[in-house]
Amino acid sequence: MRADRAAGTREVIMTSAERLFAEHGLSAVSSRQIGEAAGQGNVTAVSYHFGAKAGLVRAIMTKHGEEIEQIRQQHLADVGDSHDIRDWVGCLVRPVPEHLGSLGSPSWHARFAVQVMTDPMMRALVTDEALTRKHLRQTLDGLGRCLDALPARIRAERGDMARHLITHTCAERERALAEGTAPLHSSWEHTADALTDAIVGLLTAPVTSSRHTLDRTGP
Amino acid sequence: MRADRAAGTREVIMTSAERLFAEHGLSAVSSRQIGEAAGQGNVTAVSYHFGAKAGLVRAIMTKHGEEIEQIRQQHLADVGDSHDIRDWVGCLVRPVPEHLGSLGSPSWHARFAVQVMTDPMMRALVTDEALTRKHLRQTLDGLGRCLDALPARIRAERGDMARHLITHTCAERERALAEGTAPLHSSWEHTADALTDAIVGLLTAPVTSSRHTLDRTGP
DNA sequence: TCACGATTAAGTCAACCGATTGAATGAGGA
DNA sequence: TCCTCATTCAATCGGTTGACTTAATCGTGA
Repeated sequence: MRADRAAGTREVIMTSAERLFAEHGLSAVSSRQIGEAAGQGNVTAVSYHFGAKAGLVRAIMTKHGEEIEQIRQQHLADVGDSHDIRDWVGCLVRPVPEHLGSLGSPSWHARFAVQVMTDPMMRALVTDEALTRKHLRQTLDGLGRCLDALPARIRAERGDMARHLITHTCAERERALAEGTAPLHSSWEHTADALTDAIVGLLTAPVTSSRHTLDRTGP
Repeated sequence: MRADRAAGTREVIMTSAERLFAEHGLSAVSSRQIGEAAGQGNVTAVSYHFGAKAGLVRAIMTKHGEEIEQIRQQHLADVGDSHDIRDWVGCLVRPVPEHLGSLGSPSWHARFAVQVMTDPMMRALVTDEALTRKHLRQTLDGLGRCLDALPARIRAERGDMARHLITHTCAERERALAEGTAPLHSSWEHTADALTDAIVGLLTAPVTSSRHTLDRTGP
């Protein structure tokens, strides 16, 4: 039962921290504030359970990352060996808003994730870990197979763009939901659809060879 | 000459601050550090010239915003009353990487702008100001005219997506340039082309009416 | 039963923060 | 010339932070 108590405390700390981080940014929130918000009169709670702020951030991201991976596994099974890029984009996109929807309202994770991805220090920790996720890699492989006509460099660029789009669009939707300024019909399902449409359009857009490049190599 | 001295000091402070903010995030950098990095042995420099950190951030954003607006004015004149969406997207996109290119290397503004846009506090200050820019509004109007077939809500959503895409893609390109990990052919002109292609694709993507929505309103 | 060890609480410490104050500097106008 | 005042510098204040140390709490296994 000692383990239960510790696990409960870890859980409370992670929840409080996620909210505070989402509201104020990573470096604007001290370990003390987190411990206090988590009901731990102690100032060393975060340090004791997570080592430091970085460990806490990593733990939160890992927890959600695993849940998202689980949802993605379902979508992967549904997609099978489809050659329709829309299926694969859905496999990439939908697990995120679906997970956020499962958190109830208000949720904080999307905004928290943006803070993490934007922090010059934490950024590396998370992007590394994301690429170790098996189902995500399978999804990216399947996506790449639908885009083999695209030059590798363009494909990589647009992949990054899609990643940014998912992260920040979900965060803004979450913020709108929390502030009550979201349109009535706004829902996570709609967000998933809108993102899928947009990213399919983005990835399949024709590549125009630039006037600038031609000018520069010209006579 | 007193004005010159003050203007010079303001300039040095803004440059140092932009770099520090881009490297470490807004709330991770204290006014003291900025003053010190700007060669002002004094801890009061930022407070004296800009009131507080928010004033400093606003001053930096305004300075670059005006320069970007000036470039956009040129593009607006070139575009005229075109009905090609690609022209209007270029008018929206190109001023940003062109301005960043004019700053030389390494530049810090794109990464700084990301930090500002993701700070829960500063965010509002900047987005408000951006919408007061005349040429930006004209660009958005022209863009809207090319997309009148699109439902207003979808148009707004995709506009936000385009904004995120520009901001974060430029920041990542800037980071790659600074770290020397950028592909050889990488240049700001290429970034402008890649962004324009992607955003045109994103904005003109077909809207699929979702299965989810239909299910929910069904029998 | 009882000592052990994991967990939580409480207190301390130097370092740093933003803000304020007052003095030193030096260019510009009377 | 000499006063004025924008600018810079130096010192100080209360408050906060992260790291550290010590003590209290309380399941758990011997």
